[in-house]
Amino acid sequence: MSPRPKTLAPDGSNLQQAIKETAWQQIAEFGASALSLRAIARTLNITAPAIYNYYPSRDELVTTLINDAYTMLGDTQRAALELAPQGDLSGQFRSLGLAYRAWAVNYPQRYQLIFGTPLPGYYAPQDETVPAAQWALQPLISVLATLEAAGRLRMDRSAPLTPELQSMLEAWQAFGAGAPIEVLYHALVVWSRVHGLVMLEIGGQMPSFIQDGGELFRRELENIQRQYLG
Amino acid sequence: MSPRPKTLAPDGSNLQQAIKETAWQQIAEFGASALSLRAIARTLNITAPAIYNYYPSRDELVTTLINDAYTMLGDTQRAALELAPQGDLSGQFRSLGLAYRAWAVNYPQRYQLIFGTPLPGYYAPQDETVPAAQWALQPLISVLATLEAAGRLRMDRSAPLTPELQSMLEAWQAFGAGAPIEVLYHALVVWSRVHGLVMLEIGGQMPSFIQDGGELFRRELENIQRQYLG
DNA sequence: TGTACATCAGTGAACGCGCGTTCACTGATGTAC
DNA sequence: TGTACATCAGTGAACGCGCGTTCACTGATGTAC
Repeated sequence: MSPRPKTLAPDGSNLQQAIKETAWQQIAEFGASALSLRAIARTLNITAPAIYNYYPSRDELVTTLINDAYTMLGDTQRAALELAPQGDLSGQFRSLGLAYRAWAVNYPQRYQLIFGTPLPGYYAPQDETVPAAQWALQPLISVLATLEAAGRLRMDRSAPLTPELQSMLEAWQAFGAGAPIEVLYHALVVWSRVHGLVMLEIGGQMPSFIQDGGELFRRELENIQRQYLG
Repeated sequence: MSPRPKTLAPDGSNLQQAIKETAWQQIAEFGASALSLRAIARTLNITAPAIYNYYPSRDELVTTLINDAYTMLGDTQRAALELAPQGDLSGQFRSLGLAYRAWAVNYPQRYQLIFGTPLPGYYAPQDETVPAAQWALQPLISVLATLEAAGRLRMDRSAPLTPELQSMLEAWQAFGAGAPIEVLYHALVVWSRVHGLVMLEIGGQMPSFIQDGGELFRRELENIQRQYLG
């Protein structure tokens, strides 16, 4: 009908990038499950089949997005580490926690894409997402390992590891995580505490009176430090 | 084409109940986002419009399911409380935690329906789901309140509540929760720790080497008790 | 005991929708001579 | 400098699909007389 517009992509040249940006935009606005190739095409003023020049299918696009999200989260964690003073391990730990929540709160839909209910009809290829997830968790493991090496990781307040737990952690350790199993254990536990708070906050599942999830989070982060850091 | 079957509903009489059961069945099998009136009708050997005799729309059915899930979780919590010896507060606390995880692991899709990413295109009516959520959390608050009254809730290990947190908790308290704000705070924190572990486990987001989430959970539950229960 | 009638749960056809994906095509661009 | 040609990103029509919802209907059931 109307003549073809001169520049289709926002940046005028890189449609592949533009598709991804538009996808994120739609995820941010309507949630990951509303993601659709046709909607992306509509926004970009192209036709849906054009997307197939850049992504072989919807699922491939989703996989790319998931990997990117993990990578962004991991990058944010690394950046947070470098932001804290070099030798200040407590500060680094705290910085990691704050950055983790900040990313989740700023990009709740991306966080949900990674950690929320899997997308209907989409099955993540394990071999791609597992290393990406590891990438996001690695900075925490690293800081805890340094703390442990400095004798500042307190394990005396916790119940002893059962043999079953030990062997599971050893398998993880052997496969590439490297750090002592007590460190891996604490990484898992700290992560799950942070994850629990973040999930309830961005999911809107806290009692409605808790208007500022950050307040709650910062206090708990403080308590986590008190508990595990000597 | 073929003649109409004699009995349509499994139980032969209560189609309303059968619709709900089939809905749960489909949620269990394909996840909540795959829920569809037409699929339910197909399974029940009825036509889709027949469902409208019992539920005015898909969203109303979903709301019913969500409320039921909260109720079931709450009922399970209450049952767990009564299962533990009368005066054994630690035992009651532990029983609550174990029952919470057990329900989530047995009905992961129901747990996701309540606490996971909201269904695409569905908006929960706040006035219905909020009391239901409260119902599920109440037993924990109740046990913690009893512990506090007995002087067995340890708060000395935590950082002091900030004024902002205090006023948020007081609002919650005033609105109906009733218990002391320290109790409310601990309920929130304990819940979020349990939620974090459960979410990672049923979401399959733990490192794959942690094959038995129960082991991890039971140890952390033990640690939670050590930390907060005097 | 038998007939006329009201009720109403469930039917079947149809609506408009959006989706992912395929396919033959077109038309602008850049290269080779 | 000008012409013939290959390339290939993007088009537009079409596919089959499943969805929620509407509507006039049917036909079994139970009641009133």
